[in-house]
Amino acid sequence: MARTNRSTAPTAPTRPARLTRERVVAAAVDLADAEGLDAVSMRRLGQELGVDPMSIYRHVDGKDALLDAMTDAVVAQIEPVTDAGGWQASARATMLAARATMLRHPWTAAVRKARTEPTPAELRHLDTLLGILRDGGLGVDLTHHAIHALGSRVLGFSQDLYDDGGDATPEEAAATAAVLARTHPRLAELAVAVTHDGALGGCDDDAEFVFALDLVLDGLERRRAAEGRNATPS
Amino acid sequence: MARTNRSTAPTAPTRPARLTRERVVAAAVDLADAEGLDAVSMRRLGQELGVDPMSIYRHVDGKDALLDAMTDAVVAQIEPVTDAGGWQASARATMLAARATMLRHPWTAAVRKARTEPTPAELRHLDTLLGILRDGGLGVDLTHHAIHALGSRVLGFSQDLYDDGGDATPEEAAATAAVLARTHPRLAELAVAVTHDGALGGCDDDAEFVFALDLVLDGLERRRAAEGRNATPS
DNA sequence: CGCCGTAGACCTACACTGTAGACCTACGGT
DNA sequence: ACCGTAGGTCTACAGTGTAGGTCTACGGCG
Repeated sequence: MARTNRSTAPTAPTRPARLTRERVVAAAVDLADAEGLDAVSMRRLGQELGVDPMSIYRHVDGKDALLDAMTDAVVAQIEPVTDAGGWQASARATMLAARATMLRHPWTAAVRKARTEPTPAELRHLDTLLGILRDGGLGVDLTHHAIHALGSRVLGFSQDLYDDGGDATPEEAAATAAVLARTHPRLAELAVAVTHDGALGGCDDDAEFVFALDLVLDGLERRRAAEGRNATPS
Repeated sequence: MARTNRSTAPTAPTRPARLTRERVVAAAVDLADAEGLDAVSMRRLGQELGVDPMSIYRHVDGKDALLDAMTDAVVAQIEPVTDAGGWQASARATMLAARATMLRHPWTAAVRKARTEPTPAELRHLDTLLGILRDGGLGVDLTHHAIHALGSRVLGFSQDLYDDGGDATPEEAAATAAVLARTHPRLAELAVAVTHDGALGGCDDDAEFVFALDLVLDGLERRRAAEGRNATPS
């Protein structure tokens, strides 16, 4: 940004590259992408940057701040959609865009659990989504409810109970189902139905995400229509 | 259980109380309740039990297993409701019961984020809920969708984006809202409406939970009715 | 009655974490 | 030409989970 003098430029050749906040955050994101969040320790990150671990603290104050900066960088990549035709379509597209971004950086979910304060990029994202809902005719209160009902789906997370991947072969699934059948008949029934790749096509996480999303959006639209009739413009 | 001889019983008076898996787990739960999950370290837990930290490993294999056992103990406390009249009412009551239990042990949310495998008590809880849905007339596929759509609400968690407590006085909230107004108008609008304790009565977490819950349940009921018409008995 | 196997409690030590504080160097502005 | 300071380095500390070895005392068996 404020590069004063370019003629001398002795820093560039001698030092590999001056440490920057962006370089630190980018390296941390890359590391988390490549080897998971647990691999991101200060020592390891310093090693990755070819720098003493403590140097990082000159650009980021503490590990928690680093994690915040990491998620912020990821959330900033989301490109919201505001002109999809209808508020439901726009909201849907925006949240699917968020999901696509988050799926490229799965560790963000784990980071977000720990933090409670929103980052700037999250605020920006949330604000545009709120705009979509309000412009779609939802009242302030209903919009507020909507955010709660959508929950972490706003940022593309599918808050599943468990990631029901696992069981590779249908045979294995059948075996576990047989065990379950005695004590947990309903679970067994469902396990069989899911792995039998029936109408659902296995257990498609994307499909489940849009199902739940549309379910909530439809419900909100119905509430909106009802709200219009009661005519309560606060 | 298999107490062989009661006449001698030298263990009871000499040693304060023999270490048991239940005693370990109970102490860990109490500690987490009292001082938060971070306070639960092996050394601290040992201190709490008046025992060497390493002794714990004789009854629980590893910290992760301990955390699992802790959540399992909590989930086991949930008392599901299956006879509330109508599947929606039963499902609602069951999930509210789960929420009530979890609110008494807030740390369970943080523990569950890390783990991916369900514990026995969770399986039992999930199975009874599945029973409610299936007995209510939902098909297997729709039931599966339902679990995904309900997500962690099944266990009483309200997967909120942020816990929007904070801002004590309305004045403070107004101040922050004024700052937000320039860059994030929609957010500011909502912040004002929420803290102004309008029709919502502040931001009642319980109210938001049941709103979202009913929204999903209503949507599922509509899908169920539509499913009945199409008549696809798998 | 005496022995031994073993279960359970204890202790030490290791590899790891985040980070406070001192040091040291080299650049930029006056 | 000088000094202030920003930025990189090093050491050290208080934690963490836990592997491995040691000690003690009980219950079963000859």
